[in-house]
Amino acid sequence: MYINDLNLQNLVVAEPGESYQAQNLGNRYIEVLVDCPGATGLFTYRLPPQLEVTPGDILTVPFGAQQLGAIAIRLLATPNLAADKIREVEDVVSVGFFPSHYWELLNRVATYYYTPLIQVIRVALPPGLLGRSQRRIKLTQLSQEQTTTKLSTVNFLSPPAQQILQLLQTQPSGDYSFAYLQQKVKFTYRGVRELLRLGLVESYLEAPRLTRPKLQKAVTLIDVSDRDLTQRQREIIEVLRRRGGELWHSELLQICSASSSILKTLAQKGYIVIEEREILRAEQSPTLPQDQPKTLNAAQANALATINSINGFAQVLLHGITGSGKTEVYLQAIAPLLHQGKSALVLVPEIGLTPQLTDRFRARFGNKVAVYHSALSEGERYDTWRQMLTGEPQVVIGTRSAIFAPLPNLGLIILDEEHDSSFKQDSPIPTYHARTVAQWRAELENCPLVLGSATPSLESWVSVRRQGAGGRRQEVEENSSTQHSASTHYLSLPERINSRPLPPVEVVDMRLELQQGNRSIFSRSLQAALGQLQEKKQQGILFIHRRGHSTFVSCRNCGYVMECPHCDVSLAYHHTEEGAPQLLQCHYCNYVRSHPKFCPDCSSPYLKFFGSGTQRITQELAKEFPQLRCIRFDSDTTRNKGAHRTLLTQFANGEADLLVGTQMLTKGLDLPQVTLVGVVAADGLLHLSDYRASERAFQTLTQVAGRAGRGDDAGRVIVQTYTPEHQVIEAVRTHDYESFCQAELEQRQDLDYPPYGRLILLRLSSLDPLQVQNIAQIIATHLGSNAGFEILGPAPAGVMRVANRYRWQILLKFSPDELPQLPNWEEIRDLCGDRVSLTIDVDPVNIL
DNA sequence: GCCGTTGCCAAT
DNA sequence: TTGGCAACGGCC
Repeated sequence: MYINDLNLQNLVVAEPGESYQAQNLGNRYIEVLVDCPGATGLFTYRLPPQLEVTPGDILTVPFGAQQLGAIAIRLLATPNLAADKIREVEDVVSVGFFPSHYWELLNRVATYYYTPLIQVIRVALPPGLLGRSQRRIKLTQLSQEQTTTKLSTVNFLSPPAQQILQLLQTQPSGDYSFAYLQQKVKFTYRGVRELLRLGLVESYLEAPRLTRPKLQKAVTLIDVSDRDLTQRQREIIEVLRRRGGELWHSELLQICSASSSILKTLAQKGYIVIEEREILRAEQSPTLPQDQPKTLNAAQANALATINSINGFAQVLLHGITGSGKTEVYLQAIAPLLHQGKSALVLVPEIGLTPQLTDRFRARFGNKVAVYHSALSEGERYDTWRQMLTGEPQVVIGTRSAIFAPLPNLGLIILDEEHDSSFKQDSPIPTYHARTVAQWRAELENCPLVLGSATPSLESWVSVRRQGAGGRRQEVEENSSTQHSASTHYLSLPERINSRPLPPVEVVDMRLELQQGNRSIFSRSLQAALGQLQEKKQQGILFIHRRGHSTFVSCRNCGYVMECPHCDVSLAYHHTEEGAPQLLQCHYCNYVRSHPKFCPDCSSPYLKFFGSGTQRITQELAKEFPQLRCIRFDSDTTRNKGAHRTLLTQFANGEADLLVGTQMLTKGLDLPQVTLVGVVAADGLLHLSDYRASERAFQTLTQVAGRAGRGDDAGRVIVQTYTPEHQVIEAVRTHDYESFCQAELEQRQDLDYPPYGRLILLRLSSLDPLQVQNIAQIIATHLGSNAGFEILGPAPAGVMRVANRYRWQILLKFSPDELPQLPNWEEIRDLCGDRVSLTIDVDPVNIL
């Protein structure tokens, strides 16, 4: 492990404010952790006289030729290093961070996920806080003179050097970052060096651009006595007084239609103070009518009572079927905490569902709700993060990385839709699971953790049930027990609110449809249901496994399939608009090419689309049901900021009859008018070669089915499939989570897969196909000498080539109860050399 | 992550 | 001997 040699786990960053007195004792040196992957140790810096630094502060320091972000670890009175080697801290970027248990959390993540601590800190901090200088390349005087006179020089340059020169010359300032050039040109390093040697370009470092508080001038009234005011000045003072004595400078000028000189005069006379204040760049949200707590049904009330009664750490599984009102339980569990001055953290899978969920939270808690996720701008994230540090009681709603939200006084953590795989990070390291980190955090902060889902992950199910009352079913009854550790609770919400029934699920065998002469992608049953939608003034949802138009394009004559030149996958057809060029796109690397008129292999003109994505379905719908108004809802149409909200609002306002979309639809949408849910082809979900395929398929189908019948009108679900006898389909049809769980768990147990075994996946990739394969083999052999874990592989990854990188993997399987003697990762990493990259994925969720 | 050092090889 | 190049390790 990278960090064990330094034993950083034992370092504790002081509570803010604790060690200011240390400054007076002449501790003018500080040891820091620098934000640089190659430098994992501590580095000593001198503190310039004007700078106050406390452990935990975020700094900028000179490091080699660059400037890097760094974390202050501890103060020193005397340096442990020759004085002439020590440089000075450049600046303090942020203070008052890292309470000690938060620091311990970061250390735990680093250890468990085999990641250098600084990389974990990077996940926890908003982007732009740890600044680093940027290497840039610009044209020299010489090259600018030469380009016009001696074009012939260009002929002596190697192709990469020529390309770089051309790029720079097209840019008016003749200046690009090295990273940008690397994206655009191959062999950048060689090309730049060549140009540097010839004196055509120069390389320089640009100081880091840090995200800073946004400041704005504010005016504060400090004196109301009218000693020597003119009429105009008196007016302004009066406006300011009536507005509470404080206004933004620009606002005040606008209200009084005055010029800034009059304010300056007032300031000079000592009536007002003008100063820079921090202004928050907050996401604009519509003002919502205040919402009141709703009456709970018995199961909800029971769940709430249990959660509220918990004192200190406990893990609660809130197993509520779709539409059972989990959100209302969350809201009412949070309300008393805020009054106690504590904060709550709510994690949600993806940003898709946040508009609806955040609206409900905002309607209940107003401006105490902050949203934190990667779709915010750097400035917005920075401000929200700073707002959390203040310690004001608040509710933070966010995605995976928000588990690191720096709330100092945490009273409750909620993971909504806890089964969702987007809580797991695949890459880059740390490959953390927000649920795992949440467990640690709740433990460290000594607060409850609520895991909510209609389809709990098998991990959560087992961990709560194993410690609960022997797995015996006790609906509604609170299932924690005093004889076991009281740290787990199973709470069930077995009924929908207002006693609405779960929608009946009709499974349609598509093989029969075809046999009986229906060649449409919609079964007769689904056709009939779609036909009735408008008539009944109801709305529907169609779920499709894939976005785009078709899953692949193939030649009817020779069977040739259009493939991505950089990845081992077929290209999907994307229809842009009528008359626009037809495009084929790779869903792995985004490669795009035009759709050829003739088969590249046999020149036949019959290149046909196969399979169906969201686009294709909407087109088919337009053909078969021209009167139906559809909205397509997938990552293509929701890419822009606010697009989720816009599309959902349109749908909720009845501007469309049908919502056609992918996985995104499954994530907690609550649309009361929806009565019909159609799954166009369930089979795409069922047959993935992953040990989790069944679990995921069951969860997805149950969740999407749960979108139907949430309002007053009864719902119905139609699932089309070619394998209706599949165990997953059967469980979805009967809404039987528990028997599905049991069957699935038995299979997992037989094969020692999670939750009965633990996995670590080594992902290897390289541009060189032979080298990865060889190194994978070497590593597997090397690992073979160790005992205590099983080695599966090496095997090529499910899609062996992505973006021209060849990918192999090795799976380690071992018992969860005792950690075996795990390999020395440093040694393994050394085996890789620098042409093969290795990611250690601890507890992988995606092993395709 | 950047830069200077090292050690190797081939051209001179 | 020189210069080109990739591999390596320090940076406080």
